[in-house]
Amino acid sequence: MVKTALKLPQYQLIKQYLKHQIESGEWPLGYRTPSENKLAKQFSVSRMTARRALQELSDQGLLSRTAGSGTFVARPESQAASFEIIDLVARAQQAGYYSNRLLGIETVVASRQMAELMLLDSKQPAYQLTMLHLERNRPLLLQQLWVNTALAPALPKQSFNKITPDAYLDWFASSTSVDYQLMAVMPSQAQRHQLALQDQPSPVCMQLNRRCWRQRQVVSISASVIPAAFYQLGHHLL
Amino acid sequence: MVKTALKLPQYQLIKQYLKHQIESGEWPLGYRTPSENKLAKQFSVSRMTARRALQELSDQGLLSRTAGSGTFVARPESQAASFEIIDLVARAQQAGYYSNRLLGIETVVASRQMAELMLLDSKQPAYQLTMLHLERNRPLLLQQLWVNTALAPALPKQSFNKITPDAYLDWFASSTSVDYQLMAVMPSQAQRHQLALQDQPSPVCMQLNRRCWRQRQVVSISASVIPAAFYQLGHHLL
DNA sequence: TTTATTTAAATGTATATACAGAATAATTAG
DNA sequence: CTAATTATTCTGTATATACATTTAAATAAA
Repeated sequence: MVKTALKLPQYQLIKQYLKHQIESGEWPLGYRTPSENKLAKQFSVSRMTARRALQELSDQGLLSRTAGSGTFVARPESQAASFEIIDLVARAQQAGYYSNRLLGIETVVASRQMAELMLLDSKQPAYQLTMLHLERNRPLLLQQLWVNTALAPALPKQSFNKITPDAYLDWFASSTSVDYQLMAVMPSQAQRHQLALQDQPSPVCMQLNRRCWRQRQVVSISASVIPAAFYQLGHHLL
Repeated sequence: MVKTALKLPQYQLIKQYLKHQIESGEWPLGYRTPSENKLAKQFSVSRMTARRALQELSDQGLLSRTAGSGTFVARPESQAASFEIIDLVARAQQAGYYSNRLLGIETVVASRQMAELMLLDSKQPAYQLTMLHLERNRPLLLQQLWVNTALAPALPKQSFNKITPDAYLDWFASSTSVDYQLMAVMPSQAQRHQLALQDQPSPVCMQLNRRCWRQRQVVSISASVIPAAFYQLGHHLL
């Protein structure tokens, strides 16, 4: 049986054309593209269809549009100039070689700095969890987690053999927005020990901080220390 | 004179409404939003206008749509789960405290690995530049740059007092796409010396690799080593 | 020549309509 | 009761049209 040719929408065809002109260098940076009306005539479609192609490439950052003036080829930086955050735990779980060890769980009075970050009143308690995540029984990352007691009071009663604290919180008090911060750090002696990095030539780590919000409240704050070898952002290269 | 109230487009109003329902938690994750037709009636607009609001929030990652089924509130991760790459040099230049020192420039035969990355034939030469970028006369980052001789033959004749090699290349052979890679590294003894990190408690660095393409050719490869203190991705926090 | 004014072109917003395709709900036949 | 069919709902694509707003170019007035 012959494979039926999938019918591509017309605005996709126009997008392909525009994209090719840009990526081939035919239209250099700052080049003024045909207007909506001209594109419409050129491809025998309505103006709104041609507009959609231009608009989507503009949203994507390849083009830049200004009313009255026209549409222009934009700087290419904006395309690839961002990194997606990788969830190593989720990836390990998907691969099926995931396990974890709960190294500690206690109710602590938040420090002044931590209380500020979690928008807690001073002297208010928080659950503090220390968790080691493993892949193929080798340490993957060391996570320190502070949880708002008011939003997940039953957390200490939970067992985290199969489900992670993060997954539990996501189910119990799913966040409406998330802050991230990423930096390079040198792990402490204790962290190096827990991550089995003593014999490694370079114990350098990435630290990924995360703050989960639910409406105007902070659900949790997480600080994960990850050996540099396991965490590189971006594609292929070196 | 009284400030005239700026007229907000109707699709923006609907977007605000939808956004509020999501961010306030009124509509939890997975909640099915009103359909295009229902929203249109609710706000007394055409279906296409209501559609635009839903579509843009979907593109933004707040909503998820499937034909035949409906529109649903999506996981919030996708919103903030990416980092914009920061250009420290551009930032320093803008602040007006930028300077640099060209530590070395030579024509070398690319190593096997480098030739592969730059898509060069073996034994083909490349310009290799080593450059220290400074802010307020203090080392900001150490950059190693390899440039395709075929695409910028006059590069060695250029002086880089005011203009950086990157800016020169951008002007001379502006790239059509860019690859990035980011990781944590421990700088070598020599790099530590050049970056004045000997007396720092933690000499940990970020390394940002970049490959610039022009059509199907590689213009340049850059490897920048940046002291961790100067390079944190994300917002506020810790 | 310089400065206003007008005009044209381009994008932005909005509507009404039509039909296709996908997913689900309701109905019907076995 | 189960399975197949039908109908409905909802999103996706596409057109034609209208008018608003912004920008730039052409024209007219000083």
